[in-house]
Order: sequence, then structure tokens, then C-alpha cells
Amino acid sequence: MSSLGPLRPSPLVEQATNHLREQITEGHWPVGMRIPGETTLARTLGVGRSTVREAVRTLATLGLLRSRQGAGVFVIADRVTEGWPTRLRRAAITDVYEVRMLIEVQAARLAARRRTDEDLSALDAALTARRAAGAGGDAEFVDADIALHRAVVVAAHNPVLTDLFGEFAPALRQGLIDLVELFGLRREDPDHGDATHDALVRAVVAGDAESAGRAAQTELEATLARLRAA
Amino acid sequence: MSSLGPLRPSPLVEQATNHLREQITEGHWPVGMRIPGETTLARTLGVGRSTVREAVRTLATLGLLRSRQGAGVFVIADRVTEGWPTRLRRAAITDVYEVRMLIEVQAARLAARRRTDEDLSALDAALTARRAAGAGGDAEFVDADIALHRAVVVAAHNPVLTDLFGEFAPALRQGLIDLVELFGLRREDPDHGDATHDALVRAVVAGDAESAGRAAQTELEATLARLRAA
DNA sequence: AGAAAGCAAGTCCTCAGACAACCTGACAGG
DNA sequence: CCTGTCAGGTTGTCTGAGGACTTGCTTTCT
Repeated sequence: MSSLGPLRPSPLVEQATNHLREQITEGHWPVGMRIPGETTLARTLGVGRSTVREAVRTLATLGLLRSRQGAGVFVIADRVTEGWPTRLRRAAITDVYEVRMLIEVQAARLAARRRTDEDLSALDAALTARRAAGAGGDAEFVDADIALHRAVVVAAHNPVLTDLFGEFAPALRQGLIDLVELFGLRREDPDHGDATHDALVRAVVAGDAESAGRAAQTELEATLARLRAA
Repeated sequence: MSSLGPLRPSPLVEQATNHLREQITEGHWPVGMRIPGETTLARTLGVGRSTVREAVRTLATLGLLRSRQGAGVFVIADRVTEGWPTRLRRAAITDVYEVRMLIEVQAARLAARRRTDEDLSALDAALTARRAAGAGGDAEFVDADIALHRAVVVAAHNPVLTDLFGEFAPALRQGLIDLVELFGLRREDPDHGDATHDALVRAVVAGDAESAGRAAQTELEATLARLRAA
């Protein structure tokens, strides 16, 4: 089992993939350009056409290339973006929260216009759960709070928006738990912000987009102000 | 014979990929199992062997499969954490654009309150460039358009927001180019929407958050309506 | 001359067959 | 038990062919 040295040079497809990826990342093939055809690439790379095809498919799966039948293969990106978890962890919590706010304010407006009956019961359940979690631990309470906000976003019925909120949720959770622990907000506010959340849910239920947006805005701005003060 | 039948609902490789992915995600092929051979799969799926190979390569790139020469293809994971480029490519363009809109409307409001002198000159340059690109190609024009919108987002001075817009930009670019080419929007509107963009920039320059938000909203809603009509 | 219809070249998509490289398990001999 | 050999099956790669689609040019008509 000596895996020492390049016993196997490495699969040809991998070599071809790396070669093509280099052309893109090094800037020789700018975004938008049509790359040479399969037969040309096969000849210049010294491999077969199917090998080129599998290499192209790999880069297409990674989001660098896009092939259109009859037209050719085009460069649609020149780098694979790093993940959001790391970016959000590096960013300032106030910036994260500000973006969360502007997302959710508009989400609330959409939710008021599109919520279904299932959404209504889900919102009701989440509101009740949040109220109940007021007696629990900090983490538990924050989770219930986020679950309620997620229910609002889900009611907007936009998969991209739901995914986006899911991306922010972990960073929000940590930041909010820190905030709650640091300021002991729940002791100084025995209501736990229940009134504002209730107003938000009622506006969504009523289908009043304007009120829903305002309710979300005031609620989130209050928390954002507390974050800035920290 | 069948002239009007489902000539090609979607590329065969894509169908094969989805079929294989289902077997994995539905649990029929547990992690660690060796899946049937290429020739067998080709026969059961009713496609050629190269088609199966490209499907397998796609799932291997996504981290679900791993093929070892001489041994077979093995399942190494049953779910994939998709990056945003992939998710946005798969999502409906209208959903993507709707999220883009709700981001940018609020970004315009923030920009009106926070723009610096550098932002103002950048906005001015971007607007001029967009105007000039009206005479160029479709891709060139879309790029100039996106650059202007990016300048507005940058003026909001929130790194997370800027990154988020950058995440959406590639998907937007593709969708907008398709839209422009499909409908020939630029011929039917010789102004290229210059007036609305000018209004947006002037509101940001003037520091009028309300007007900036409204300008962005009307401009983006018009395009969104065109997308929905497609 | 300008616009519309049609043609032809180029390109990706798919298939079929073939051979090479490689892994695995069975089997015979020590 | 250990080892070397072998046969069968599998993936890796190449080639040739034809179909489907896009694009630009050409032809034809107004």
C-alpha cells in the first residue's frame, strides 16, 4: 500500500479541470467570455472529448461555467465565494443585525399579503411558545424568539428569503444571547417585548402590510439601538 | 413519429442526476453503499453510459458520491450543504429578484442618510457610465446597470450588505441579460430607464431617505413585473 | 434599400463500442 | 496459515457518429 509519489499521475479529468479553472481564476478567460469548443480543448489539452466534457461539468457544478447547447460554454464567475458563516462571524454584530432588520421589515410586508391559513396557525403557535419560553433560560428564550421571526419570514413564501434568514439565524442567535445576558434585558422588561411581537403577528394576520412593516421596524430598531449602545 | 411529444423536457444528464440524488436523499442508497455499476445504471435509466458518468461526476463534485477505479461508486454523504451560488442558480429568477428588491430598497434609504463625498462622485460616475453603455451590447449595459446599483448599496456603508449584494450579482446578471435579450427591452425603451435611475441617485445625493426608497422601489418593481410576465 | 425567411456552419448533447487500468475475491500451492 | 496467481467486474479514457440547438450569413421578397 505504498501511496508514495505520483504512482498515478492523477486522473486526466482532474488535470483538465485544474487547467480550465486556472484559465478562469488567472483572468485569461474573463467572465462572460465563451471558451473554446470541446474538440479544440481536447486537442490542446491532449485528452479525449468526454474527458473535457466531465471537466466542464465539474466547473459548471461549482458555478464557474455555464454551457448552452448550440451556443457554447461561457464563464459566469471567476471565483468560488467563501461561506457566509465565516463572513458573518467576522462582521460586526450591528451590521449583521441591520441587514437582518431590512430583510425582515420587507418580509413582514410580504407576509401580510401572502400568508395562508397554515401560516396563521404557525404564527399563533410560535407566539404562544415565545410567551411560554419567557420563563425558561436565555438560550431557550432567544430560540423561541427567532422561531417566531422565522415564521413571519416563512409566511412571505419566498424560498430565497427563507434560506437567507436561515443563513443569518446562527449569527443572530449568538449575538442576541450575548445581549440578553449582558444587559439582563428580561429582568428589566418583564413583558419580554411580548406586546410588540403580538402587534406584529396581528398585523400579518390582518393582512395589513403597512402596519406589519412598521411593527417589525419598531421592534427591531429597539433591539438594534440596544446593540449599538453596547 | 411523435413530433410534438416531450422532445426533451430537460437535459438527460440532469434527469439522471436528479434520479440518483433521490435514491440517496430518500435513503434507498445509504451512506457507505456501493451503487450499481455504470452499465447497469445506464440500462435501468435508459440512457447512455457517458450520460451516467456525467451525472455521477456532478454528484461527486457536490460531495455525495465517490468513485474508485476498479472498485465502484460509493455513497459518502446523503445531503449537501448548498452554497449560495448553487441555490440562486436553482431558484426562480422572480424569487431572487424579489429579495434583491427588498434588500436594495432599504439600502437606498440607508445610503441617503450615510453617503459620503466619495460615494457621491462614485454614484455620478456610475450613472454616467450606465448612460454611455446604452449604446453598447446587452451584457455591457447590464453590467453598467448593476454597477450603479452596487454603488448605491456601497453608499449604505454596511459590509454585510455589500457582500450580500455581491452574492446576488451573478444570478441577477444572468437573469437580466436573458430578460433584455428576450424582450428587446432596450429598443422599446430608448431611454433605458435612465430617468428613474437618475431620480434614485438624486434622492440619495439629496439625503432624502423616503424618496430614495420610493425611487428604488418603483424602478425595481417595474422590472420585477416584466420578469413575472415572462 | 430594408426586412423577413431560409440556409449552413459550428456547437453542445447523447449514444455505442472498444480498450486500458485497476480492484476484489477465489483458488491453488507453499 | 500465508502467498502468489488469476479471472471477472468496474471505472477511466478515447473515438466515431448522429441529433438538437444557436448563430450568423445569405437569399428573397416587399
